[in-house]
Amino acid sequence: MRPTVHDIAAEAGVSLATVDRVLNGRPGVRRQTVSKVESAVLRLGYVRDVTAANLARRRVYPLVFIVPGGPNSFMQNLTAEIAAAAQRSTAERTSIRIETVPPFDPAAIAKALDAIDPKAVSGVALVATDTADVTEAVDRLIDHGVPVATLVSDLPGSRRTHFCGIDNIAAGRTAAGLIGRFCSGRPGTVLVVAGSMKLTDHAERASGFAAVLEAEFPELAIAGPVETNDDADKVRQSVEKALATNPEIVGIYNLGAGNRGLIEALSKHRDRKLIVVAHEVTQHSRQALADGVFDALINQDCGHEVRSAIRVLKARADGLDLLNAQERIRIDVFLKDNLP
Amino acid sequence: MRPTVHDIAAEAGVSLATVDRVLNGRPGVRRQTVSKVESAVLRLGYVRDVTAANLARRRVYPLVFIVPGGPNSFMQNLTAEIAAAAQRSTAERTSIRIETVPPFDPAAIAKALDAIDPKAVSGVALVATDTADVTEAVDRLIDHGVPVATLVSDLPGSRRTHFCGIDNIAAGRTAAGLIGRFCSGRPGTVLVVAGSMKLTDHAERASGFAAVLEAEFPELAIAGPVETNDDADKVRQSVEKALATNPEIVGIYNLGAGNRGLIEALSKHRDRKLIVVAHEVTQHSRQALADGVFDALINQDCGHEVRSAIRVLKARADGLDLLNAQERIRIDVFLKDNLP
DNA sequence: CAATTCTTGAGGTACGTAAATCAAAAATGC
DNA sequence: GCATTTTTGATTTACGTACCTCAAGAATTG
Repeated sequence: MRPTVHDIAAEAGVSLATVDRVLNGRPGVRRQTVSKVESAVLRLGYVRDVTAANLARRRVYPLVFIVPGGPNSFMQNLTAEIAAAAQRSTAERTSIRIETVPPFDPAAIAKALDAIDPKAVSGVALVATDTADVTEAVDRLIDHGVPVATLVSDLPGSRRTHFCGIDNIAAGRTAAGLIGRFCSGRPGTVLVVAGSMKLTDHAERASGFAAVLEAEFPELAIAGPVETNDDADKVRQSVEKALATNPEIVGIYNLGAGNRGLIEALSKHRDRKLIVVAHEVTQHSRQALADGVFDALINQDCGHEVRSAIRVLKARADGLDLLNAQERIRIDVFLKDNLP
Repeated sequence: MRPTVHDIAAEAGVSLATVDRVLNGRPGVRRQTVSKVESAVLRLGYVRDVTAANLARRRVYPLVFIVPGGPNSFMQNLTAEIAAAAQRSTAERTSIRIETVPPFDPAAIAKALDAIDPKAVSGVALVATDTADVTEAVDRLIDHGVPVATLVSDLPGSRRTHFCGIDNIAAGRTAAGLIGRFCSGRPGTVLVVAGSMKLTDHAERASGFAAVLEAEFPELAIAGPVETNDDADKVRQSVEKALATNPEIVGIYNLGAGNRGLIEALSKHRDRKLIVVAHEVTQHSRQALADGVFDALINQDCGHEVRSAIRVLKARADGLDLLNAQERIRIDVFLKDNLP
């Protein structure tokens, strides 16, 4: 049987109340006594029963999720997953508030972060833009003791607790490997389409992509990245323009959203046999893959990301460490053949 | 606040003891009273607090994992993950026993299953061979009320509770898509190497692979599958023989283990520019991918599989339903460019 | 050395559920 | 209508921890 607080008290030769004071960092215990208890904890290998503790504490974890609104299917999907997690909130002792902010609006994110009462919340998750105001607002929350997780797109300059998302450099490298091999030696140019290089995930994908393409496929040049703010119309226009003016283009890597626009642009150029790799399985992109318009899709499971964020924030709120392997978000690679 | 048993008692106009009898299926309650309680549960939306219940019950979950021994790196890795989970057992209220059986020995698996005392165990996970004796032994356990999860390789003819593993048909299809595209139109034959077609995972990969290759890449024929019992030496011999006698071979799909043997065989044929896809990232296969000997690796995260099995078995032991999306085991596709 | 502050012990209640006991009430059989 | 069985209620203890109060003891200050 695992040891309890009672065993610790007996082992340390102190009372239950003292053990409690030490374990919960309450004041009024001498240094000596603290170390007596701590060594008893080590000797017996005591670990607090978190479920019992939470029961006694009537612990709930109020969490805030800050996500961009707008027509982006992926973000809508993400929001739906957060809402689904909120539905399960009773069983998980969480109470989740979703805050939607305008897309590509760093000031709005910073404002939403600053509006959070650190005392009323046990964790915050956000889809960040990599800008100074957001970074500072995140660090302010961290300073107030609130764990903050970045979701989907990281904030490397900040002191955020954890990043819940895929390895975007690896994603870009994967895209390059696939496009490079699918082009099978044919020389030409690959057009890179991005939402915004202010998004860390987009910037990382672009850099991973460029690194592999340069190193492994010197016959392929890169055009872009063109920035579209994840707007489907802008994606369509950019791609149409590039295809019209640059006959060298043999492939396209859309590392951002707006696949609908990409598909529309491609519909007029089916004869060019372009190799196309994009991100995220949505209604449109799935169809494009099935139709052979896209050659591969790189996907992240936002349900997993949301659940991971919740686990991470809860663990950090309790000061526990987590099982890193479990929190690694995997990259799905879909070809038309293995679409689920 | 979520309702408690006390609220149910008040709502139904019965005592706490009666509520307890109903909720835990204890006898001595009239039909009428049962339904009074049940409707109160529905009205208030009561859900049992599992953590409190487990605390009160002093519940532990004794689990048995049956895995094949032998030199197979993947299985060793799997065993290590189970052992790691066993280390965390106190926090998860599990008590895990690992039982190693000789590889490719259905009778040994069946014997291990039959040796399990259904009353002393709350769940069993096993890496199954798809044979009648194992299927029957699994069904016997199910009949005794013990949840059984298949790990890595499924047992479709049985009444097993859950399969914790990847979609192996999709894995085979992915391999075919990659090999087909990487061959870029060049006609020839793809050699398929398997461990044993008695393993459902191997059989499913082979069938998924064949389906896509036939439908999408008619220029590629299939040789095999040759069965090697996952023995590296046998893999080496089979591949060497095939390469020596069949000049048409342009690609190899090793859907089983024994990558070391495959690598040895390939080392003598680096000039043939074969497209090679294999399964599982291990020390050897990772090196082969980095060296360009392999072109892609399809991987399953056995840590995730083990953790999923534990969640599933615990949930079933408590009669809870689980979050299916969370239990989907993803397929990792690794190129040399995105090796973690 | 007295007054004060700091430290510790003892004990209780609570969280939501499980499980048990025993007595009282209700239903049933004859 | 009485004896018998079945059903129900009331109450208690427990799980492991948190958190509170009160009093007593120890250490520190002037």
